[in-house]
Amino acid sequence: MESSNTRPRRLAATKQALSVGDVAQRCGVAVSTLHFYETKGLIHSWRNAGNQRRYTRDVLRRVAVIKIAQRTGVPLAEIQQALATLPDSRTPTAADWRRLSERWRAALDERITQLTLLRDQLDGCIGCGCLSLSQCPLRNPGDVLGGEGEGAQRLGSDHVSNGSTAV
Amino acid sequence: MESSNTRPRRLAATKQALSVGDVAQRCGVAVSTLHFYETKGLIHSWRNAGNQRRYTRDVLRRVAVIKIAQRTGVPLAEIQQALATLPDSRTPTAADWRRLSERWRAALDERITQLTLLRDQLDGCIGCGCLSLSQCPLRNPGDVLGGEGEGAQRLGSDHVSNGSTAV
DNA sequence: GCTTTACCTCAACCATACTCGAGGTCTTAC
DNA sequence: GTAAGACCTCGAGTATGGTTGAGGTAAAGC
Repeated sequence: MESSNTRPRRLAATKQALSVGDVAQRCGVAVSTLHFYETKGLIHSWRNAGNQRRYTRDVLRRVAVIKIAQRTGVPLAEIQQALATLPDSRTPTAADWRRLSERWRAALDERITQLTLLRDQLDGCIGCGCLSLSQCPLRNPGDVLGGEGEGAQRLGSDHVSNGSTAV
Repeated sequence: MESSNTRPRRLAATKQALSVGDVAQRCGVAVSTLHFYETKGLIHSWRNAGNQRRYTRDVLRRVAVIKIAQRTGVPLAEIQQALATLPDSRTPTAADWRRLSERWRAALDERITQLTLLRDQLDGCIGCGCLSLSQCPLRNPGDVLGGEGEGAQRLGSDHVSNGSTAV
């Protein structure tokens, strides 16, 4: 743990600028996580005279969005891509954020659809015995394989992304 | 790639026993993956006189089940736990497999529920501005936090498991 | 002014889930 | 019998998403 104090913090210096500790506390993430996000280009900061990171309040929403996107299963690299489309010059508007959410919403829909399909197939198939043969939809998702030799092939190799991976 | 030949294989030796290559081809996984699963206790083999792995046909269903469980987001360690409850002494029955699927079905339901909830909240919240305040359900899932200082805390730290992780 | 707390960098480490390569052995086909 | 191909072990490497610790500096509180 890098700093686990719980008393309310005063804002660093200028009232407007947030220190890394401020951001960590308000967002509920570790300081090391913010450093990490910065190395990945997910958030940005400038330095004060003493080389300490300072953030605008925008970063709070950014981190919130990062965490939400992660919950939907989006990997950090993709979140970074999306965040990179936000304007540097001005504070992002509600419309900017909505654009991101629509993008992830579609991916989330897809994941939900896939999982639901899997659930239905699981109910029908896993205990029934068809798993042992090539026509089972669970073992042969998408019905891609013809008759290659005997037996089933090609179990889903859809890598669930995870770390926060998982389908 | 450890062996990418595509011609149909004859069964190794005794007709009943499968070699690691047989299993890899029939399951659509790499030989190295089977070695890896064995180190994790997910599958088992015995050795022939020349120290090569031999498998019963049960392993085909085991691997199929492993792959399906992974698609539902279950980490290997948990799959191993579940598979360990299967009887060693006899070939697992349909009822044995059904028991496993019921267990994972519940987890899958939960994941679908969570993602659906997230989707609904995403629609309502991300673009609206409430993300910046503490009452947003997306930022404060479960409504756990009272009024701790100012600002929001505790973004979801539900680590989506995965490798094939991800919620 | 002095002490405590926060912050800095950089390298190493953790977990998950595998893959790859080296160096050597076994089996199978001809 | 011999050569090709399959198999063996073990260690290292890949990718994701961080966490931990060492060694040192800055800022804040009294």
